[in-house]
Amino acid sequence: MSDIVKKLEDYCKNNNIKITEQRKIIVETIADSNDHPDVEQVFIRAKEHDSKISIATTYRTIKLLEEAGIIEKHDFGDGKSRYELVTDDHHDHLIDIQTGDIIEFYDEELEKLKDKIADKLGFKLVDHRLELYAIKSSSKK
Amino acid sequence: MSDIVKKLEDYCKNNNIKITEQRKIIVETIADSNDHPDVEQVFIRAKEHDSKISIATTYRTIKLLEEAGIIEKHDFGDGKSRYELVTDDHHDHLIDIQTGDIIEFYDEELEKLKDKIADKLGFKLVDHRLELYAIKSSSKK
DNA sequence: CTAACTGCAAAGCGTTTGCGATGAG
DNA sequence: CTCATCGCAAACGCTTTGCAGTTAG
Repeated sequence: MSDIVKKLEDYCKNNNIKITEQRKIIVETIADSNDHPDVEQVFIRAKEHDSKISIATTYRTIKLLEEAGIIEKHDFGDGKSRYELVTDDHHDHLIDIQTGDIIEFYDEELEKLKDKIADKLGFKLVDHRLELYAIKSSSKK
Repeated sequence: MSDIVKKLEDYCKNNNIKITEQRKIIVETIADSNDHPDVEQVFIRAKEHDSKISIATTYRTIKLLEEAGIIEKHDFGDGKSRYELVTDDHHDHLIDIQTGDIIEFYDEELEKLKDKIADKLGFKLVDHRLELYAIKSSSKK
């Protein structure tokens, strides 16, 4: 069984939540996506494995997975929430505004700086969000 | 007349758009807000000056002001768009997740770093968004 | 068994839009 | 005058929810 499903099962056992077929399919669907799908995309992909899954269950399961810390939500400004698996390697996103492509990146210096800034303001950083909207350097203006 | 209204009038003249009483009231309302109001808050505050302004006009005017580059939109994750005047001094936002307070800050090092990161990835930075979600350092966990 | 979960359809909520009336230029 | 804009109410798109039937534990 995949690691992700195991993670879900652990969470369910610890929280008196039932582990259902639909839930397994939905986590796996997200785990198998290497883009940043929105709810409808997850729904469509999940239906390939179980055609009778409903959009309501997809929404409910995604909310649950978010609370479980298994997936995280992003909002890239197109009006819908997008999701991806939480992994150990934190990264931020660069959005190519011409193609919509999303490039993940990690910058050590940036991570340190964010903490430093929060600290300077008298806060302790809990979470953050950085998105760079950009165009390819080679692109003609 | 306020600078902001003048800015709006310039934009209108250059774009064959009419400058109406409602539009003036709405820019001024936003200019007078030193928080980051959502559309409904702008609407309510605008109504104090003209009780018959409609929410539709508020939405339409806010969209126009955004296109004019007079105001900018933010999304702090509470499901509604928030707005503030565009000023020369760029800043990012730190959100106190306990109180909802929004602190504006500017960090030179960060600005440089963002450009550098985009450049390293082969992109030219067009826009960006950084939000820090944090709690007061003195707060007990 | 029985509380949690599902699918369905209806409702919720922020936002947009079609319309006939109004008003700026 | 004429076209842009207004207020109203209906529609929209994403998301949530009440309900009656189903299922995991």
